[in-house]
Amino acid sequence: MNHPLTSDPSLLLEEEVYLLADLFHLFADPTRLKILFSLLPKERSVGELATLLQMTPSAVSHQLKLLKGEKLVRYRRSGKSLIYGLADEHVRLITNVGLEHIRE
Amino acid sequence: MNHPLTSDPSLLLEEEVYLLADLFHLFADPTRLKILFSLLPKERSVGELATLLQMTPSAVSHQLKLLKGEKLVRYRRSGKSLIYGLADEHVRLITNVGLEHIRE
DNA sequence: ATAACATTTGAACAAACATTAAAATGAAAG
DNA sequence: CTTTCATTTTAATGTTTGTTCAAATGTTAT
Repeated sequence: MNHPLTSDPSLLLEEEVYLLADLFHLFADPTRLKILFSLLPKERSVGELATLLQMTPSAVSHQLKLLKGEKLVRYRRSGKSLIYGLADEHVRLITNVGLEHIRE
Repeated sequence: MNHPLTSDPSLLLEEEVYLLADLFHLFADPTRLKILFSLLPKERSVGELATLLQMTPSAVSHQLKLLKGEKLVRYRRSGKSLIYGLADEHVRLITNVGLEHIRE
């Protein structure tokens, strides 16, 4: 492939549709949204997230792995803990438009 | 419920997390993204979308129903056809940030 | 080294989901 | 009013997905 999706010059490649779907998929789950919103004000360890969101560390880790895969979060080590944080401002931008939409 | 998700003043209600997830879920599928991108430049009937995207009218209709439910698209009748279009600018805003992210 | 702690991984299962095909609406035109 | 055309709906199917549990990995401190 590699042809524009439509006949007009909106410049969207077929491949990008799948990348976009994968990206937005991360925002399409309450758990992952809670994780992302929890990281909005500050960095947190996996354990902190688990406690805060009332989930098992395993479940949090599984979701963080997905978020990491799409480069929405990054992490660094501090002692025994891994501290996760948002990778860039895109999470804030996307969720802000989303909130604007649902709040109408 | 109805309490803030976190202890800080980021003002996100538990209920909104589910509304947001439902909203972003619409952007998390290649088919729906293609429909949305097809409607970006101009309105189109169900049949036009089906032809353009190589899908059955039924499949298109199923997805339009979901998009309609979250008020991302609106429609009007023209003869025997129903012409669908984007409801507001949120689709453009959200997909633009998404594209920015995947294009890095 | 070994023990304790934090996180990750893998397998398994139930719930959610997109597509299809066929039947059913519903509006418009004759 | 009847036929035709466009769209919607219903039911069924195969796939994807979030969570759990148990085991494994990797790090720190004794």
